[in-house]
Amino acid sequence: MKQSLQEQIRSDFEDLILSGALVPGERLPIEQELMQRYGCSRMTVNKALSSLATAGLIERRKRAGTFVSRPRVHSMTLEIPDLAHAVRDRGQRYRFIVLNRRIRKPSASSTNEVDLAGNGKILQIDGLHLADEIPFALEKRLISTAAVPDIVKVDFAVSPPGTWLLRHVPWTQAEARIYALAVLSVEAQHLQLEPGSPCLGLERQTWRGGERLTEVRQLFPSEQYDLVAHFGS
Amino acid sequence: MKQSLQEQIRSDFEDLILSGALVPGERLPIEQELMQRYGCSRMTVNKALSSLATAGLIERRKRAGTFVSRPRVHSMTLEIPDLAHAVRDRGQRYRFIVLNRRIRKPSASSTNEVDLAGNGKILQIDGLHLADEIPFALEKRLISTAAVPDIVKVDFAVSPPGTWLLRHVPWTQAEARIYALAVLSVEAQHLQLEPGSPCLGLERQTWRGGERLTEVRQLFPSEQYDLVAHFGS
DNA sequence: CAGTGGTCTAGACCACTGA
DNA sequence: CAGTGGTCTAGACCACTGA
Repeated sequence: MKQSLQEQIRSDFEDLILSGALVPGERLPIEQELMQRYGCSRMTVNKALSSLATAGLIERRKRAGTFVSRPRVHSMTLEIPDLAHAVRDRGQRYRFIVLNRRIRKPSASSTNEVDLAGNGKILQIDGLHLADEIPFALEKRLISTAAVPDIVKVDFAVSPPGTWLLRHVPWTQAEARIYALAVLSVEAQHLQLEPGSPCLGLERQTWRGGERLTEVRQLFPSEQYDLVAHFGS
Repeated sequence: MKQSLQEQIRSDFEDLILSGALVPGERLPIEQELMQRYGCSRMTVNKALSSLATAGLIERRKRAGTFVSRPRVHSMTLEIPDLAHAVRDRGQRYRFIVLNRRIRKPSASSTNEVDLAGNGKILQIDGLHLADEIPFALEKRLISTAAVPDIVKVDFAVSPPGTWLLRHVPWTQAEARIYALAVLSVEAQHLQLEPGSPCLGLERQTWRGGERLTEVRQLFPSEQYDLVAHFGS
């Protein structure tokens, strides 16, 4: 497990910053100084510091120098796995049931749906994700047929919409909202819960370039599914 | 707004991948080929492709070449703001009430608490976050006095524990778990809810180096607070 | 206007690994 | 074992901007 020189330089300064030996606002040595200290070329120093700047630990300003960034936001990485994989990773059998599927015009009263549809229509899929035949998540999804024309030909019994989209349609931008709610009676029935039971709600929208692709709302019965986020290591 | 050559190469391939012109698994030209195509040195090509690899759009394998990645998980950035700031950002008055505060030995039956305490003790703080005097979140926090000795002197009426820690103790690693639950009656009373009401639960642990710093469990009444995650732009 | 980082060149040797 | 990417060198010119 040999570390390259640029990784060495990077991790040296990462350690100094995270340990507090270098405090926010403090200036780092200039590249010339580090070239001498590490006995390497300027390109190597530059790559190391550039990657720290990309990671947000330092800021580089021409003529002024390189500085430790001011305390960063509490931001963590949230991994939202494909549900089919998540279920199979837990050693359970996965199945997706289509409850409702139709292609329709966007509801004119919903600016959200009009935005999503663009010049095309909307494919709406309501479905249920099952783990070992037990309801795992209830999903309502809208897909822009203008942005994803191939979607109308997909057999969702083979590949649920989320899985298919993940594999076939790259997105460049996404937003998610996570909240708790009490299920309504219709939803409760599908999920085999008492009405009013707590559920985790996850709503996501995705874009490719400026174009809306899909939006989805998923309900997970509490105790069935936890989201996990992490930072570091 | 001039674009550097490496940015040009990077964005050319980013566009090809995002538009679907290059599909997952497809091979990209080798660096020699791209040097000729762009009339530049290999280092420039290498930087462009390395940054795409870091971003996860491509994978590079020695001898085999460079390939468009197969997308795996939706990984997004989750921002967990300091609650005092989050409340004030919504234009509401913020207040923190300490419900319980004590320094104690770790419970010997809890390996988790023993791990957290290390050679020291545990400061436990239970408290309530208020927005315009309405309960916003109920918090139970454990802090290692060995890792954060200064914590015992802090007046939490001035600065709630989360805010103080964010400002004074850098962490290098964190894990969070997010779930929905039905509140128990004790908790419901503090939050002015009916027992069994749905709440969003957020549990976090933080480390500095290998050392545990704090762990916290926060309950948010549903409708009171959504977590937001995003990716891109 | 001089110090600093941004970018680039034209080479080089090496590590890895799949044909 | 040969093709590919990983890393590095010792230069260079330039853009930006703060002293």
